[in-house]
Amino acid sequence: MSFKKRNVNCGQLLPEYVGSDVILNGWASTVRDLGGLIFVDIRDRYGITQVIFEPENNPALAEKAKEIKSEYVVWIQGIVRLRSNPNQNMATGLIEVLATDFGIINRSELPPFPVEDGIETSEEIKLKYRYLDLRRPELQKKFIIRNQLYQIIHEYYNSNGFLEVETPVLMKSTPEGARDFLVPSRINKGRFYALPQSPQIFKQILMISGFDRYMQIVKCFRDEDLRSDRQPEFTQVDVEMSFIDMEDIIDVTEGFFVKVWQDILGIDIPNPIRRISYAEAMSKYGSDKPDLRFGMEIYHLNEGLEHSEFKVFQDVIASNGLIASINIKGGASLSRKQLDDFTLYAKKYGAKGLAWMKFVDGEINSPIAKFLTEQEINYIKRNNYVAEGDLVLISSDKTERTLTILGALRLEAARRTGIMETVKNKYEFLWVIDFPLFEYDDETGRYYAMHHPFTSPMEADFHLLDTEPGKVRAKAYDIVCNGAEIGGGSIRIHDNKIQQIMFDKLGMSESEIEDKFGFLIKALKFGAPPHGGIALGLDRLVMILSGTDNIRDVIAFPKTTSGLSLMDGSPSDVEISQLHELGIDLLKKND
RNA sequence: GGAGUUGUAGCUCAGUUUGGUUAGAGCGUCUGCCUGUCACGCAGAAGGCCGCGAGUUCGAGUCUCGUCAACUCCGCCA
Repeated sequence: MSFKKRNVNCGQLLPEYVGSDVILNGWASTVRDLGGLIFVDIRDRYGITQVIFEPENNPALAEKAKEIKSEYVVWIQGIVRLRSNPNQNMATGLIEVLATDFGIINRSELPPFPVEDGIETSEEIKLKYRYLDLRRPELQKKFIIRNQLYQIIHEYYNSNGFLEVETPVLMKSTPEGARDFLVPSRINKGRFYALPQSPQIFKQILMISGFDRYMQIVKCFRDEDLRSDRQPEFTQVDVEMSFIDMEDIIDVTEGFFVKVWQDILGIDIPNPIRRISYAEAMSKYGSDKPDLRFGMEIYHLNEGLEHSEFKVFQDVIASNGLIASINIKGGASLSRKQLDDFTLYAKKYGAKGLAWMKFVDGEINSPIAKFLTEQEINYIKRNNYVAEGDLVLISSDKTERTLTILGALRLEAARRTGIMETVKNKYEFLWVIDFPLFEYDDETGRYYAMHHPFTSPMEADFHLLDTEPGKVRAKAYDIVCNGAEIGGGSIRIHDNKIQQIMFDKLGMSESEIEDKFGFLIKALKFGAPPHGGIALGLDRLVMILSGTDNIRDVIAFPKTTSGLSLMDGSPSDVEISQLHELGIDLLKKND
């Protein structure tokens, strides 16, 4: 099928083109046939241009134009002229193209759903016909932002002396942390590669090789359950630097975010970005990635309630737990049903119950008021800065759980009361620092590396390694924006002796270490510079920049919540012969 | 692994609480009319395995059980 190639796109025609003879290529967006006079909007990724067919000008052409239907691919030749009725709502709204010739390049099947901007269909259909969904300008905008971001990343890191190096996608499986995706080896039957959860080990090795400053925009893979902000394959901006300390990484990263927000959104973000410790984040916001666009801090109440007659509080105090609260300003107007919903929500995070206190007309309305003394109630009011009309939610449990519950309720309350809506155009960055090096797992009764086992402990806490490993802080840092973790990193251990101590503490045997990380341990013995780095979540960054709360909007071909790609039908069955070739056909025997 | 929400026309949804004649609307599609629209308008028509499978019942879109899928969340995500 021959067509006349465009000499302009659908977004560029402005009044200065009036009189030009132009050719447009694109999709017919809408066709408005007024009975003779026909308007056709032609769309491509650059914009929409109105084409007009006039019978008095060319009756045969106008008659033929009736064949054009929505989503047909066409070429149109015509003369640019000013519109008699301009449309101020579109960039090209001052002009129109009077058609002198056209051709239908491709007729479209009936689209299974309207692809016009602003019309949302079910996720299932959008993903099955992803190519149609991606025709929507609204979605294309997000990929234009994503592309802008790629350019800034390369420009910024390149100008700061970073080398981009590609690391392997087929690598050794290291079953610590997330589940690996495995790839069978045909040449070495019965053995498997893994897809990288991150290029962590390779970038450390590049430092040992003397690359000094490395970066890569890299796909990472984790075989874990999906969420609205989690896909099994996602993209990181991976960075590593030598002969540096934490401040250098933070500096470089802050410079990056300043530039991104300036270039893409035209917003100056504070530099330096504020920092809070992990302990403070947990204590005040019940989260290691607090959303600081609004207040609603958590208030600790043990002190004033330690002699309470209330059995629930007594038990928590006795077991060294925590009683704490948040104050939902003006929340007293919430209905009993809405309060029950909060309780239900809290239970998802392991709460056994949730106490509430409404303060209306100078009175207290609360199921637990009868168990508390006036003094205790005043204590709660004072510590929550209660004003008339407020609602205080009190949780009491093991310290960590109380904080997690209130942290979750804080966010939920912000969503339900509309606070979240009022802050949606704000950007609050922060560094969370002073992470614990280890976290204790009750189930297995041992310590695990909170970040990963190559994270350096703080020198100041070395002496606690043997006595109180739980209190050792790591040289690790996360960067958080609006309650989303958009990056994290650490200073690595470059001293093999300390690395050995770490493995000891993690209860890993000599052979286990050798088997899993032997090559890194060996490499560290050949002169490792002090080094560290960070990995930034590119998809989540695009989400924030483009104002969506779903990661599927910023990945061209995403998977469903159950890990399926509805468009191409993966994962799919394969031929027995393929399995045989790979030496894994035993798995298929029972089919 | 667990919980919740949803599944009815090509698309978005109503109808399910309280089972009952021929399952509705808007958009889209098709036909006709229409020369300044821009989500054009007007008139008409076609279009349904009520996700799938069992069950209860004289009778199921509606009730029960199972199952599949999408979404959201908990667990999980060093």
